Amino acid sequence: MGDKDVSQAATGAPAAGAAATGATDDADQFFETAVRGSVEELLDAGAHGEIDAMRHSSAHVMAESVLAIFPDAQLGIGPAIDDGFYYDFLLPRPLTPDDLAAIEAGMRASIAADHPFVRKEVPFAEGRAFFEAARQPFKVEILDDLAAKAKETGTPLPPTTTYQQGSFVDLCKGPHVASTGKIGPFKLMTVAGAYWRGSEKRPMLQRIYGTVWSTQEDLDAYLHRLEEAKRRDHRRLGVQLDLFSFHDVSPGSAFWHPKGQRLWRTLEAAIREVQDRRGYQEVATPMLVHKKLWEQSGHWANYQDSMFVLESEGQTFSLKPMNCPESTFIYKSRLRSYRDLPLRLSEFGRLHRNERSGTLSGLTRVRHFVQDDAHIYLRPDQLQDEIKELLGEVYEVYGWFGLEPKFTFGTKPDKALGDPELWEKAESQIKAALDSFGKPYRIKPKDGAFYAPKIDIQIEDALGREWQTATIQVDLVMLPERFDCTYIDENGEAVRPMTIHRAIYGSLERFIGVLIEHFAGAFPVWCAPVQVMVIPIADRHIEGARELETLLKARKLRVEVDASDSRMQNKIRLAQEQKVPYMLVLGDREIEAHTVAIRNRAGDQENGVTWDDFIDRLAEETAARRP
RNA sequence: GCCCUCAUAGCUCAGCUGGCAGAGCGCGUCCUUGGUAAGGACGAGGUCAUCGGUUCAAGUCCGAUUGAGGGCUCCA
Repeated sequence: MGDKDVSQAATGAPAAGAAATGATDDADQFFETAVRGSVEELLDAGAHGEIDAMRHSSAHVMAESVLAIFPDAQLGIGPAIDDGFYYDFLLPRPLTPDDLAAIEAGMRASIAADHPFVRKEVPFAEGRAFFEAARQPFKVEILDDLAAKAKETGTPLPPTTTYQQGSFVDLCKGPHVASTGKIGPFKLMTVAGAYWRGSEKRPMLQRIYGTVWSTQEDLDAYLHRLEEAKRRDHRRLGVQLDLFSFHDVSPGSAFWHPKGQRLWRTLEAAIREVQDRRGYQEVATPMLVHKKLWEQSGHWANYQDSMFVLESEGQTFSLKPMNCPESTFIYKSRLRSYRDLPLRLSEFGRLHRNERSGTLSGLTRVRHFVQDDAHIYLRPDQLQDEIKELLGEVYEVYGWFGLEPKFTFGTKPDKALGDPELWEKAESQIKAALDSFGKPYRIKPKDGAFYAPKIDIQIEDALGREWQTATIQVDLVMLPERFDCTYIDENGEAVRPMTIHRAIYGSLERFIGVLIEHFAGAFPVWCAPVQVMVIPIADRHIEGARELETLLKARKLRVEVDASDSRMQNKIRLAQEQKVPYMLVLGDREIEAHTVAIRNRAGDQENGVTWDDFIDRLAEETAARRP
């Protein structure tokens, strides 16, 4: 399946020759991008605007400084990126933090000198000879690729353009700022390994990341944003809020603590309620499956390396990495009539994918996760209505969190399988559904899966970061054809259904990770693991607190009593740190009158509310799932 | 998987050029029984991730392993 971030959200199918689909990278790239590792990409410094020109210029200045310190350094590429720039170098030794400081100092000197950026165009051969003499083999390789490309297309060799500031010359198509002095406040951030041209068969270079901004305020704001992201990091908050932990006995799989599991169950119950209401039927299929299933689906050939495989009695099994093939066994367990469709089979599938060790990260990149998956078998004439229904479902669910879903329609890729006419029909119906749904959407041409046009759903969190979560894929080939699914139509003939794979949260793990960061741990009242902390002022109030606790629990509200011998102030502080929405203080006055003094986590105060009123209000707020 | 960095108490971290294992929070006991973000005293708690090496001596230096973090790559 296409997008990087979709993988654990998406249901899926084998990517026969997936490498050739030219999959795009991040959900936030909605323009056509150069193919990874191509000459275009290497030369495209991303300098599309003034600030990007400055960022790209910063990369040049950094290369100048690195070269001054390491005269033998070989230069890779140095483009502008979101928030800054990087440059890749082949260096004689690993860089240290001291090196970064020295490189920064060199950059400051170059900026203070205010060298102009001088563009120069020379004939190809001369340019190539220059970089050859400068012992810059990566630059020569780029030029040779350009030459090969020109030969292929029959166009004349392009001239070589270079930019020079001070004594430093770099192969570059620009543009740049006028001079080094125009570079704003910057900071070098980190060093990371990066393969030359993204290929693990090529040398590993050292990539230095930097950030640069027009003004000091912008730089400070950016650094502050990073701090804020760190503060909200779900891995940190997961420990602080006692939601989950990771242990080396099962890398990439979360251990859910009681509070995390409570949150999980609340989210699961909520989507289950929606599914029941919208005509889904929940199923459960085995986790351990014979390899012949994956041979039939095509995954064995393409994704065996990503599956956990085990042997028993001479037979080969694997832990399922996805649910969809198994749903076909339920579909085919009896003859289906056109009257039965759409048949919506939902499943909270526990999946295992053997992600490479270096890629694991918190809840967002795991080896074991649960999808709120569903497979909908339907007649082609039902497609438009069903899609529209699903868009509504996404809207409803995301509304519980105050999230505005963004829809992206990925259309037929070049390598698509299946009948082109079928594709065309499916795409026009999806488009009609999107249009009639009435919310804006984006189209990403050729970004569909090779077996299915799809709608990916992104959300933007409180820090403006975009996440891929839900997905809706119209499967024209994989389940219907490979698993030979049919239904009996009005004429008594067996015909192919279409299938929709969809997940609303996507992976529960990942979704919870996103929620933690979006809300900085302060979950909406309806799903907060602890909704109410009852705080007796003195020991003599504990009994009353327990009574109130019982009443709240009777309404299935999530409550705890802080019966420790701490002072009330400390109990409030701890509840506040746990981001508990409501703190109910109980002292003599309250016990006597059966009221509570309510303090919410924003610090607002409301005294003298009766127990019954509070319970009714909380029950209503919970049922409404207000964000 | 690859490159770099990291791993010390439940948590956050200090521990310099090798020389007796530390702090705050949390936890336990006791005192305190309180009115909206930390009351006090005492105490328990560590095979310094694991394995090996150098050394009179290793938390500290070297190597390997495991895990984590930042990237690269991959992602049905």
